[in-house]
Amino acid sequence: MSDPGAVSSDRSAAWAALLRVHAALVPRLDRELRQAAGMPLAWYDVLLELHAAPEGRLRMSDLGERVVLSRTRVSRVVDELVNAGLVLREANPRDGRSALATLTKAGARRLRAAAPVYLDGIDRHFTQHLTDPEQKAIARGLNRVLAGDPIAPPTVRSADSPGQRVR
Amino acid sequence: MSDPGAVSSDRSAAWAALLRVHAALVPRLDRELRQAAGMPLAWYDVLLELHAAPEGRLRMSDLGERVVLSRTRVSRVVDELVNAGLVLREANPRDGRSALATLTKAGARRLRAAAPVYLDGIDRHFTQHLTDPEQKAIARGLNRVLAGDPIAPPTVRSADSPGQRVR
DNA sequence: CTCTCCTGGTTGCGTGCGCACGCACAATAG
DNA sequence: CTATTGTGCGTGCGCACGCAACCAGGAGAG
Repeated sequence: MSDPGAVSSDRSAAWAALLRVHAALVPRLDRELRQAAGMPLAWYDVLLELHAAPEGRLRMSDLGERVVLSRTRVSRVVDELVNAGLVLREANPRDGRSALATLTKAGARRLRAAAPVYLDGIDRHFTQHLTDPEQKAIARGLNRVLAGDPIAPPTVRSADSPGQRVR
Repeated sequence: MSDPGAVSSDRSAAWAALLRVHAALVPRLDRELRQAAGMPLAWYDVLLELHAAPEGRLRMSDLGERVVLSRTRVSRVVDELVNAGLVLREANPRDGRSALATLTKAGARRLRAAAPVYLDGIDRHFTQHLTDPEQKAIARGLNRVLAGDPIAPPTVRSADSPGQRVR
């Protein structure tokens, strides 16, 4: 058990690579986006989710769930966006507690201007270096990780072993 | 060009999944590591690289390059580790400018205690949800992204490939 | 030896971020 | 109606992080 190799197995090779790619690319993409589109990545993310929502409108909590930011952070980012005229903060007529964030025309325009910058960046720095099957594998696999599902069961074998089936 | 779909292409599906997985797992693994091993992820990362280095010794800059942290941050993390007795900060006899961080016995012990916690966490939250080929694809693909190489070069044609050589 | 340029490291400072808390409103019970 | 519990948001605070400025030591030219 004093095997030195125990601390650095390549079981974690994929995870290590993910960490490094994230660390390398996120700051770069953020910079490019700020410079070329004048908005930080957090703004883009929020605008994008609002754009995808029906009527460009979403409750704060729902926004927080979809976006990569914490709900707390969302509150502040929406502040900034309201201040920049890209989003409207409205009261929810159905529920006095909740607040609705709505994409403005200007917000949609800014998003549309920023999108090619971001997508191009992703292409140049990320997608371009991957083969098509790799992209599929990454997207499928990571989405399964997100869902917390075990490896694709060929037949639906439901939860009969709730314990950790490690290894 | 004003196609609304342009803002949300699935060209970026793999990238989006990567972002979400990172956002979901890093805090979780960090928490688990803090709770079970009493150290933040940054510590683990530094200890791991030192352990992998010859004699458990590394210059600050070299450490900064291997680790996911900036050199600035490394300096401070090493401070903390020295303070905790897990690392020694020594002068380099060959070069008065550089400082060497060296893993202590206690540091190696702490690392060995923490390793199973971290590796298990990666298994449970990440690897377990991926098939073997997916893991390989992710590791290989992402490492190619890191290297900034274009897709699988059949022949070793290095620097003067006609593709868009960004930067 | 001295002057100048380069390289390695640390530190002051601003920023981004999430947690813990508190307020306001909704929902339900009595 | 009032009382109690739950839910949705916003804010005070502290932490982690990186940039830019700074300081110290080496390398080479003269």
